Amino acid sequence: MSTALKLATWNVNSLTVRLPHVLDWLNSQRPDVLCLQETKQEDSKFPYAALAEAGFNAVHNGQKTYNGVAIISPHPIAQVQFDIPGFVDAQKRIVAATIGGIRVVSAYVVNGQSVDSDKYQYKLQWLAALQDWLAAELKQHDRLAVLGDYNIAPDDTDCHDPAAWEGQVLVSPPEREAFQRLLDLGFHDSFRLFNKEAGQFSWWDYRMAAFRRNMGMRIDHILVSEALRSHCLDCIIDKAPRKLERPSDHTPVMLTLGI
DNA sequence: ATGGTAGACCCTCTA
Repeated sequence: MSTALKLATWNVNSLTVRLPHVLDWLNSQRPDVLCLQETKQEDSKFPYAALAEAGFNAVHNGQKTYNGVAIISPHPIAQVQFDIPGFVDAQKRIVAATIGGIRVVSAYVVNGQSVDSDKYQYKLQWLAALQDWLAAELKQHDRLAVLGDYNIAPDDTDCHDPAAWEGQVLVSPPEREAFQRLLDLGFHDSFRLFNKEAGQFSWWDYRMAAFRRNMGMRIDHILVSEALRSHCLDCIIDKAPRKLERPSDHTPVMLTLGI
């Protein structure tokens, strides 16, 4: 007897604007977990009622204008954690919870802007704090999934033009090394368990008709702990929401587990 | 030609 569990992540670039897309997607896909990033709203503006009407519980770690993360589920949401413990951070980028025996993290990694900016240094420091915290989480939670916008394309196959992007933010060696250190904790990049092809992207810039030309990056990831690896049945990028009117620049990534 | 779009929101910042 096994149950399929669907865990997804989506950077919505303003939940205020994207709520109709999110509700449509929840109703059509019926995921067990949806992690959101860039809600860009304070908790008082979060659409708890609209989600409840659709049959979903939610926890939100929000702020005005920037950042903001949420976890949405039809199941009970327990052991909620906001932010990285012990890491002083004014920006709301982490919410974690336990759902159906799985520890779930919704993460919005710092973008970094450019490799010569202060924001890039903050990104590397933030990733180091994330690594330390996830190492501790792994000790407490065998079944751990970390879903979110990592703002890192782990490999050249995850970038539409590696030569043009060489050394730049999202693909620079220090960022990729930080991502590898997360994997070295014992995580697996679930999408790559199933699909090794180049050109599979989760984000396309709004500019230069990038989506139509598939000029994108695979920067949204679902990392799973070793205990979940053998339960992974499928991981897909759902490009449909990116084709809608007024889309987010990111599209959902969804993992199916057989538990 | 160093561009372009989108969101929040007051004008410029972030992505």
